Amino acid sequence: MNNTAEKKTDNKITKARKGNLQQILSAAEDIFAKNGYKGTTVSSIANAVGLPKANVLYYFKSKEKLYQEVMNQLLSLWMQHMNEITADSHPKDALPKYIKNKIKQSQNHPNASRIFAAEVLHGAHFLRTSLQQELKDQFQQTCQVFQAWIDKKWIDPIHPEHLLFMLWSSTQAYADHGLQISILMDKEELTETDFEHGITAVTQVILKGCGVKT
Amino acid sequence: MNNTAEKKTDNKITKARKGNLQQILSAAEDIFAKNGYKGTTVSSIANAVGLPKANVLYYFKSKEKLYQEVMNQLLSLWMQHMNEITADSHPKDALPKYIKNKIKQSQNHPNASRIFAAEVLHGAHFLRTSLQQELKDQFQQTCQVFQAWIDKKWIDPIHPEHLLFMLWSSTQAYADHGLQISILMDKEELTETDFEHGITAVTQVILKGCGVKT
DNA sequence: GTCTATATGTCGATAGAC
DNA sequence: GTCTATCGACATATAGAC
Repeated sequence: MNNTAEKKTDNKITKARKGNLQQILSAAEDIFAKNGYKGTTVSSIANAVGLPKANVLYYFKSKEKLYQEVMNQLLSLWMQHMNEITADSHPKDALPKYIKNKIKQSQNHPNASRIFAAEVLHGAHFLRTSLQQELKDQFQQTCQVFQAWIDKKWIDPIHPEHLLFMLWSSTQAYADHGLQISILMDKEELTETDFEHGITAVTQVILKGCGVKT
Repeated sequence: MNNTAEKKTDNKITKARKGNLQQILSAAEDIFAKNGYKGTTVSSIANAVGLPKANVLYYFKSKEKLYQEVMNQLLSLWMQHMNEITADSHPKDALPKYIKNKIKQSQNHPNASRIFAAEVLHGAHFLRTSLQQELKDQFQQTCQVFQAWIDKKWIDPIHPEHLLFMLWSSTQAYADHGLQISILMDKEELTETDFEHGITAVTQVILKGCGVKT
């Protein structure tokens, strides 16, 4: 968000800058998601927005900085649905809502999930700090909610951590394994209906599997 | 003495070759799994087995060929548990067994799962053919078994494809997201007990969630 | 078969004209 | 701020001595 010397709220230059900045970030997001960090070249990003690569490296000092910036933009998006599972919510409402939102996000914004999945696969080099802070807080908080539900006998006793892993993996699969799924189902792309069926199936199994009284 | 062609069952040279071949493949598996295809250098593999990189490229003509070979070795391992779900098996036996085997595989052989996860994330460039053939056959066969179970009222009506995706993602997560999980659970590595708890939780939710009579 | 040295190409990053 | 030209590092792959 900041650069060499950006202090005043001047907006003649800022407008052009912001336009380019956002275009670059958007293209970078797509290409990083598709090819991974090492598999992405700065010039391919530059080509995608019709600029010479020196220009891209002028805005963001390095490839690594650009990558970090992309991840920062995506992190909040990636985590936003978890805090809908609150202590006072009831599993029969909160769980279906979470599953639906998370799968819809896999449908509409697969880049976030894919970039983080690749990060995690390869050691979370650039993401470790965030994982250890924001995400861990959210994680522990959500586990406590699950434990509270168990204590109130709203759901069966299930190891809260593993229940949450199950929720994550089975909803994120629609982004991370989307290509695999579409190949196996013999179609170019998953349709709206496929995602709806996914939501139905996951919700059905999780709700009944947790013993939620409906 | 001999040349590139290898026809006879001579085993003075063959033994050395096989030893090196297997060592290289094994090291390549680890490094590809950790760093991805683009993130892996031939010389890092060569270093891991104490050979000059020219030697590695002598055995396998190119980095890409070596990668393909590694994937071929892992493919059967990756798929081997799916054909335990057969038409005459009962879900109350077959599902727990599958879940247990798949999570144990994530524990003992995470490389296979990780390499394929990265492949799939980045477009399955090298894996497309296999996905479209062997894996798709297995996939469709297993879906038919699920449908048969539904028809016999052994499990609730659930879209078979999505049930299978759920099984895959929630068991593979223990390899693909293993690092993330261990960070969130505040430990260097997942313990035997963690995997046991994972097996318990997933089995419990899936069995009850599918309405399997026990 | 094995290893050293090198050819060839690509990428990230910078220098410097405009 | 923007672009062209180029540098330097490193990666794959090969040539050729042993």
